[in-house]
Amino acid sequence: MNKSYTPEHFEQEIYKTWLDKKYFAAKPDDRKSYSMVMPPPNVTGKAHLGHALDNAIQDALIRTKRMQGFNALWVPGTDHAAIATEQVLVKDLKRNGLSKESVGREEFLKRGWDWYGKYTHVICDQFKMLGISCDWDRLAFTMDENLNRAVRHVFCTYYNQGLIYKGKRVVNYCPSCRTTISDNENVHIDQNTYLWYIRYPFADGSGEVTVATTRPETIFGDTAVAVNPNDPRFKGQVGKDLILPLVNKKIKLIGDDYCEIGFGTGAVKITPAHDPNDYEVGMRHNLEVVHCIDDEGKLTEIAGQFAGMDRIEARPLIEKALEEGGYLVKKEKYKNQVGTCERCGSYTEPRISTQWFVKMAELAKPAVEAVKNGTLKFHPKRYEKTYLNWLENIQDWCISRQIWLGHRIPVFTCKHGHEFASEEYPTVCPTCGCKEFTQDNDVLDTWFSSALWPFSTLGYPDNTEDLKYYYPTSTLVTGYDIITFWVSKMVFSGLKFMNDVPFKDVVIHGLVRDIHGVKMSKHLGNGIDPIDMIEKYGSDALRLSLINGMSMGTDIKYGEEKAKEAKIFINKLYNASKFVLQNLEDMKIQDISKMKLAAKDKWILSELDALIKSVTKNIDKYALGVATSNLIEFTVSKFCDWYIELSKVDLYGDDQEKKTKTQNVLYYVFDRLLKLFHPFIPFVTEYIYQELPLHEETIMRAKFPTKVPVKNLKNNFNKVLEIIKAIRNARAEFNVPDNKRTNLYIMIEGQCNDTQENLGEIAKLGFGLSAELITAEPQEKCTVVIYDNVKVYIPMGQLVDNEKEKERLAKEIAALEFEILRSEKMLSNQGFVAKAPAALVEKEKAKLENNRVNLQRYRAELENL
RNA sequence: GGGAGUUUAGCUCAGCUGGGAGAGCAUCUGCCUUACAAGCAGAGGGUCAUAGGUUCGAGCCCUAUAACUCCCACCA
Repeated sequence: MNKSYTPEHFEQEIYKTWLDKKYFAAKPDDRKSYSMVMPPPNVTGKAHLGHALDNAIQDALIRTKRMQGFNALWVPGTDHAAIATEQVLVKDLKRNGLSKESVGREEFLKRGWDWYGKYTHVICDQFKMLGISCDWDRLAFTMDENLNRAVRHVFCTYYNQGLIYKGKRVVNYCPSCRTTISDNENVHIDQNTYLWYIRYPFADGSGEVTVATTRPETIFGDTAVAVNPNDPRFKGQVGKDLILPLVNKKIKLIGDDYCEIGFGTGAVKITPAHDPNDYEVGMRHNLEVVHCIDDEGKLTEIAGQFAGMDRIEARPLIEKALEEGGYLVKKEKYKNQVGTCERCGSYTEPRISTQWFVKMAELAKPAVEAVKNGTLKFHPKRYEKTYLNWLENIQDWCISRQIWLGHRIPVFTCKHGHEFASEEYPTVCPTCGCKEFTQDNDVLDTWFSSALWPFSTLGYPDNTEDLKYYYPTSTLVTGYDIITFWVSKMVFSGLKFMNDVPFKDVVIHGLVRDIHGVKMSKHLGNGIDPIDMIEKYGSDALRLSLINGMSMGTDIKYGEEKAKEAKIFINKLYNASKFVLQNLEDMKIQDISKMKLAAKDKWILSELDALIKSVTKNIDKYALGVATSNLIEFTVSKFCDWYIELSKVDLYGDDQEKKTKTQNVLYYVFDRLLKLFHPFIPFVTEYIYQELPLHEETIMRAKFPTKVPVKNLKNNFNKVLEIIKAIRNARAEFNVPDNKRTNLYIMIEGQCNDTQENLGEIAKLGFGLSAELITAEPQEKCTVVIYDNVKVYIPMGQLVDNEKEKERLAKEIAALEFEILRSEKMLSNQGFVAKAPAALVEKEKAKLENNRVNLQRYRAELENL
């Protein structure tokens, strides 16, 4: 083994072995199954810390379950991320003076596939560096032929059941991406803008109406002005014609409840083509729909002199024109929110267009029910609210996108105008039998295919063995940011097509932010590349740093420092392994349950037993951050600080029997510790495991520890540790340097077996040259520590002077007196004695009694001086 | 506008069914002790955001307030 921890020397090699040996592969058998599907990253993307966290969690779960004997399957895969990829491809074409249209749909798709082929291994290779144990042979892609079949099958089912319809709707449109985007992708941001007050004169010259607007550039699309029909200010005026400024055409003043009487001027300009509310109003009043903004966000012909200008850029010029025409009453500062495109950040435009929709009302119901009746559980539970709130207020799902990459909508129209959906390219029209068709030009929202992920990756629409065995999957791990996008869609899809929830537990983790809590982004340059972290600190360190201390569902503030700290800890574990291995070389393996164990052995074994319990429990409830904290705490504060040091007494002594016993306990504890740690830091645990005197082919397939098979582990060894700590404390108070060792004289009132049997240990850990039992006070000048019935005299020559010792004893006495007072106060509280649990009251009484005795001991000691 | 979360040591965060406030980093002191100086031993450091309430007892439960964060939402 290398002298110090150098993960770069073994991590990738171990991963290769795991892959070669097919340890990650799973297929149905007669064991219980535990399955997960990986949230698919964008196929052309790069791994970021969020992926690292997501995968570290999933890997910890799947590795635990595998070791616990489940048939554990974890399906990896990637998503085609159509819009993002299409943008990149278009940009690429543009650089070469080409466009989508100029190369044609077929050629463009071919380029898409080339692109996917070129990049798909990048993200997978990066995920492999994380050490994750998913079944790579099953690597899925949302555009795989089988997944395409699933998509078409699902689409046609919806279509034939009347759950998919084509409709006119106001949708969000990104003029820069040139496509419709979903409500979820439309990000509202605060904006400092103005409210423009514009005067619309009556056509008959009988005055005017003033409207307030945040979008003066849409004036060209106005086809009415609305007021509330009950607004007294406009009594008798509804129905009259107004002159539309700049355009100089007549529009009507209409009455509609949409206008609130108290708000603004009471009058609203109505632009049905460019505002969802106005569209509704327009429908009610049969208004003309006039488009004044085109696909690229430019003003149309109707804008006259402004035609061809970007709508945002034209705004100040329009303001000027209004002012010059005498139409502008005033403008005042105003704060509102506008929609922006999640991908490119440009302002989105509401737009009337023909789109495909999935009717959600019926589909959502069982998905709501599944959570309400507990079939599907969120961890932490509070995210159920996000999920339910969304599903209970659901709108129909707009599934069409005006791009080329992705799943083309399988709807065909024959030359006689018959429309139908078909899973395969049709040969004859089912209605008229003709053989000429056109296919719908739009493609499906990417979430349409990922909604099917938990069953499409297992072979759907075929009824495969995998589906029967692994569906529903056990756990889904993902971030809270895609609960509505993705989780909810998988649930209603699973319920609809598989008749069962797609997973039983949804584990929601937070987002990884930078150390100041700011979202990591390319733009801000505050991102941390997980691959950099792996190269500098190792994959195990990265994973541990993400999971340790994490509380599920809460954001993580991450700095490089965390990876460094994790590496330092792993180095500690590594060094502990060196110690263990060095001392096991001549070990005779024995069964610890048949040995006569020393007090210290029982102590560490009972600590281990408690650790196994808490780690198992916390993994089961997805509190992985607590599990790792427990593991680290045990390793450092129990195993290394105490047991290793204690073991040296026997390992370096000449009692062969004691030595063998210690070796076996050391081995046993360390072996179980490695196994408990393996799900979190798989590489280093495998590496060390292979060096242990007894080991299986891989730690991955070793049995996850359950219970320490030794009876009567509870003992009082803690008292010895407390005595040692008291000795160390006393020495520190007299500023005795650690390298100055002294004899230790121990006087016991009555009996204390643990102390008597561990004199060597007390000496070794208490900086003693020796520890010996005495019955009379020593002649040398000593400081004395008292722990219950055990007194330890520490001779320190001139370092001890009477005054200082008195001072120290007085301090101890004061502390005890304070404690006694506290207990007395508590016990004299009738409410406490009457209502608190009896055990607690008893404990307090015992404590009081004990402290009183100790107080007497200290007082006597002080008298003595 | 609706909803959720957070607020605990200088920093990053734990804190189980209410029963004497914890860790890591940082700081201070001493030590290169044969696994580890990426270390060991010891120490200091907190009005658990604020104000009320419930309780024998509150970091934890309830109510209000404040600050920050996030999600959802069509108010010109």
